[in-house]
Amino acid sequence: MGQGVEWGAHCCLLIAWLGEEGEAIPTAKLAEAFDLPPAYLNKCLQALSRAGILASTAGVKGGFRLGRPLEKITLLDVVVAIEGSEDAFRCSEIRQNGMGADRSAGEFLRPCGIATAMRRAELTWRRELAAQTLADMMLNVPRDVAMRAKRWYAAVGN
Amino acid sequence: MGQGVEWGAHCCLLIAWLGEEGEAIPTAKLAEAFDLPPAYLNKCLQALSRAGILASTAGVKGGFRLGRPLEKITLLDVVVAIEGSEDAFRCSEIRQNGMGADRSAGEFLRPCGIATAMRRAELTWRRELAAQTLADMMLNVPRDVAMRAKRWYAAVGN
DNA sequence: GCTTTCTTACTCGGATACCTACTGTCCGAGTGGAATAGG
DNA sequence: CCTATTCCACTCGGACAGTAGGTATCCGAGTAAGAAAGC
Repeated sequence: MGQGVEWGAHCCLLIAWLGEEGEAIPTAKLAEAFDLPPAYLNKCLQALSRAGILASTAGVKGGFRLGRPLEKITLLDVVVAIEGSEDAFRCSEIRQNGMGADRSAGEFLRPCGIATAMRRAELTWRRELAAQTLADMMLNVPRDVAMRAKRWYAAVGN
Repeated sequence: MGQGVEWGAHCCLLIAWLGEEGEAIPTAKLAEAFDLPPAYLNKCLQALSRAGILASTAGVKGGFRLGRPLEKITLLDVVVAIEGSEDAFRCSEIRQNGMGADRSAGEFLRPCGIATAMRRAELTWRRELAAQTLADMMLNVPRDVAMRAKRWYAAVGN
């Protein structure tokens, strides 16, 4: 899995802290906050924007703000927005090649047990991620960390 | 996830069908059975062999046989053997960079909520895969498919 | 006929290229604010 | 003083390279079967 997921999730939290008044946070400031490559981080935030998780504003005083409240953003949303919605395990039906090529197609109507088990495992993974919202992530963070982030943002300039 | 997992799992099942007498199945036959690139398939089977899932024999009439009974091979074993045991999501602790670089290290002793949630989701995924053995995969396959595989193997010549 | 040796074909195993996709960078289009000139 | 206009710095957005890891291939080391020769 790519780094963009971690970057995106942390940036959403930071945007929530810094943008409580509805102000937009530019990519440059987020990149500086976490010491990340600004242009590539922007690419990840674009993906979150396309998914509706973030909303982008151009021009001076522009940047990114939350597209919907933190309680309605699950970790699965972030993962899907950046990594795509396709399953990690993709069954290419090799049982239908070679030895089984001349078999009647009706025999392969239902997917093989391996693909089924893999898919079931991934569904539990997705369900677990969908049960965790970014608001839950906030709860596990000490109160003063958010305060210090706001102070840092005020000190670093507009 | 790479294709090797699917290849490895299907090959283990085929090896179990064709090698009931303890005979070893060479890579070439397995590759022919599923129409896969023989050399690369061999590389995947090597990984399974290193993990103890398969046992390799060199020379004439050599090949691969099961390293332990199917009941003791879980899907997680196959995945770990081929893909490695590292988690898909790796936390690089970006919260400690930039803005939080000059923070006292004691504050970051416990992992952040995002990494924790991701790890929990992956653990459920692993648990689900560890609960499914290759023997369970066999049960969901029609009896005559295995028989036809044995007939094919006998017909294609040793 | 049995045993030993030798040959030989066959198999795995790791070292070597290729190619997709994640990572990283750059520059242009567009926007909103602020300064400015006019009323 | 208020308003409309112009300008401009700033931001996002997509198009363009670099690189690591999965994919694919080839050739050599080793082995066990089978043939052949000797007893």
